[in-house]
Amino acid sequence: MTRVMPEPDTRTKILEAALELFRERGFAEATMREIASRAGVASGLAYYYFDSKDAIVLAFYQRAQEELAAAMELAQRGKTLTDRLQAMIEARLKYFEPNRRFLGALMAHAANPSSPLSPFGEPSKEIRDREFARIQRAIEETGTAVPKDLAPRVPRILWMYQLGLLLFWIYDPSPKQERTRALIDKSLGLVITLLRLSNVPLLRPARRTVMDIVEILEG
Amino acid sequence: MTRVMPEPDTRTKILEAALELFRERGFAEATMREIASRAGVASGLAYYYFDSKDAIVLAFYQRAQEELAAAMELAQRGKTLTDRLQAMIEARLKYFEPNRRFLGALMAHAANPSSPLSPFGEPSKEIRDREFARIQRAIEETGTAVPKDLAPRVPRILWMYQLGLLLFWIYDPSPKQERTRALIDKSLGLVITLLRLSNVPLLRPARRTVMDIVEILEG
DNA sequence: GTCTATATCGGGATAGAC
DNA sequence: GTCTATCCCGATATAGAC
Repeated sequence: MTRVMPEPDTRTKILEAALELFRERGFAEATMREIASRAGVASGLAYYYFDSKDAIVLAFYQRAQEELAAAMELAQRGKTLTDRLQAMIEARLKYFEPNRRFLGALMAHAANPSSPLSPFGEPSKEIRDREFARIQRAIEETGTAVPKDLAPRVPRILWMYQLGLLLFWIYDPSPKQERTRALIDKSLGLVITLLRLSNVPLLRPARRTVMDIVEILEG
Repeated sequence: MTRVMPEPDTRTKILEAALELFRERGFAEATMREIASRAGVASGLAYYYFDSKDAIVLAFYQRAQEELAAAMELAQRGKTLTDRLQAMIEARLKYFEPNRRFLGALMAHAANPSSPLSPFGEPSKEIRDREFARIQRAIEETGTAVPKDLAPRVPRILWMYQLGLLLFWIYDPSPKQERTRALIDKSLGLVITLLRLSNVPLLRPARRTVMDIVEILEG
């Protein structure tokens, strides 16, 4: 029953050492020299595998997507759209939990869309598209009724919503991030309600406007 | 008619030199040595007046508030709440226009609530409170009807809305930031519409939820 | 208190030898 | 792919002129 761990390659060793140090002392405080040293390699070598310190975080972010894929698949078993969205959000928070604190440092760069760390930028486009597709699938499989004209925008809207929650969670100072939990509870219901209400005649003009706005946001 | 410019003090000279360089080559690329050199002082002196490169940006941010106060006062002449909000937003964008590009670098740190540059943090509380008050005054003076229970939250909601627009503008890649203009046009109407609609019986539950959410966001 | 000059350090990033 | 040496820059510290 003893599983033989395969020797991790150098790149992975460096990545892991970096994450350890980020957790222990924060992103800014961890130095590349330390990272290399803990990985047992020369400091220059870290730059052979990663273009920059930021790039290490990007690699972590990308690996996270792969490792999260399974949990996301599980989330697709929910009956309602609400169930699925909630499961997706919870899965993400649970996965990032050990690194929550240093994710804050990450967000500093993420605000800039031209940064490789930005969720809106070109480098993360693939990841983003997969997330859109996942949400789209959840909408279809749960048979959620969405106004036809609004339909193409909805995945992006919900994706932005999820991103907002993640951002709030990262900086949530409350114990065990309970405020984030409350926020999810309250807001998820509201979002779904609004989605359903968007067919009501009274809200038609507002809905059109929302569509225009999302279109502008998309560029 | 020749106006004699008073010789700017050293601190101002350094601040101005820094802003020039930030504009020309970006925040990260401008070095403290260069800043000091352009200001015609020894590099050490820059650190005598500013604790760090970041601190220069903070000083700029604070000066901006003072210089913007007059324009904000002018915005209070609008008849409707929409007029006033629009004027406030436009005034801010116009003022920051020359420095728009390097404001991006600023936002990088602003994302972190514990940073002195964060609009949510303690150091900027005074500025923030003045902005709340300004919005509150605009609501009252224009006689805008707001549901009683929602009323205390509205200034903060509108403040967040303005902040979102500013953020979008900073990173707006469209020529002359025309997308931001379109976004303002569309969204401002929507926000005001929703505010008015919030009295409609159908939307009562949604309104309660929104209130709960804003309460959570406020902490 | 204001300013220059200079030395030093720590850390991200790069070049080039092997 | 790996290492060593080096560069650049932000930041700190200090000594001293005015």
